[in-house]
Amino acid sequence: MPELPEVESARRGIAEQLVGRRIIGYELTLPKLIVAEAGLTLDSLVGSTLNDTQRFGKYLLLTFDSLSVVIHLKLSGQLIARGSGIPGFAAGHPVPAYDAPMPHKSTHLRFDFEGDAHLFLTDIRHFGRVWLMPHEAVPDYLASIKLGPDLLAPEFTAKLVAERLKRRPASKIKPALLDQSVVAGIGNIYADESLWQAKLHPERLVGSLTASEIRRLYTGIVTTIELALPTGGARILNTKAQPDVGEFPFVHGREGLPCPRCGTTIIKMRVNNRGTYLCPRCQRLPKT
DNA sequence: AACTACTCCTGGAGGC
DNA sequence: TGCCTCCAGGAGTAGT
Repeated sequence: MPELPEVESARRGIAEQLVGRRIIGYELTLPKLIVAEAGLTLDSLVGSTLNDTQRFGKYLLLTFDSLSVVIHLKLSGQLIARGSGIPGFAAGHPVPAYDAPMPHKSTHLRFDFEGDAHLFLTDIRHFGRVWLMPHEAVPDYLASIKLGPDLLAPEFTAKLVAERLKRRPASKIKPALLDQSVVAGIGNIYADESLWQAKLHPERLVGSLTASEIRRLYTGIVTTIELALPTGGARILNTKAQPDVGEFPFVHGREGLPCPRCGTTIIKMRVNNRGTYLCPRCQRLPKT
């Protein structure tokens, strides 16, 4: 679930509260979380100061004196900072709750920073990864993951979206949006939200989209990300809760509830094996 | 080459 | 209550 807004929220929290601090200790309880070439371990970070944070799509890069650390939260990763020396923050997957006691049983890594500040990485499904690498290895690593343009980059324009989508003309639009080499940062929730904003059916073929539909899609993506950023991202909806109509996210997780735009009942279907929510009236598939 | 299906993993929800 | 099944979802990889 952590998509660009959640990762960006984590990055901002780290930038504001942890950059400039030195790591004085750590605890790792899930060894496979760490991916590193032989000889590189978290021990190399102890005594090292965090100097910078960057984000590339859903990847987070933390630059320390000694090493570069790349974090991907995948499906269920969460970053929470606590301690008497900082206000604290929470970002990423909402389980466990952001105010749950830390460490949680699924907390796999804790960094201790000087001045009583702690960063907890919790991941109930164990899919997240933390890569350790020397600074000089970062450019090659970033090149190897082949990310398309970032949604928050200044060059992210309707024209660029049209160009990038041309890479997958025979694909359905939703899987194309989820392809990080087309554009970087969209996941399952915001793909549904962007398509709802643009009034496009997720199974429309990319090659069938008109120029004006692609402009609508671009606007839908930008609108969705701008809605998500201030709150630090979407909340996975509890199916028992009956969220208010008009509350973000508008369609994802809202099967059986009215479309906030037209009142038609939101349906759920599977598109390329991903749970997909849409308004069957706003997002009609043209007759073929 | 381009697209799709499967895999990693666990907790929570729902059925009986 | 408790066991069982299903589902969530990013991205690498295997298959068509």
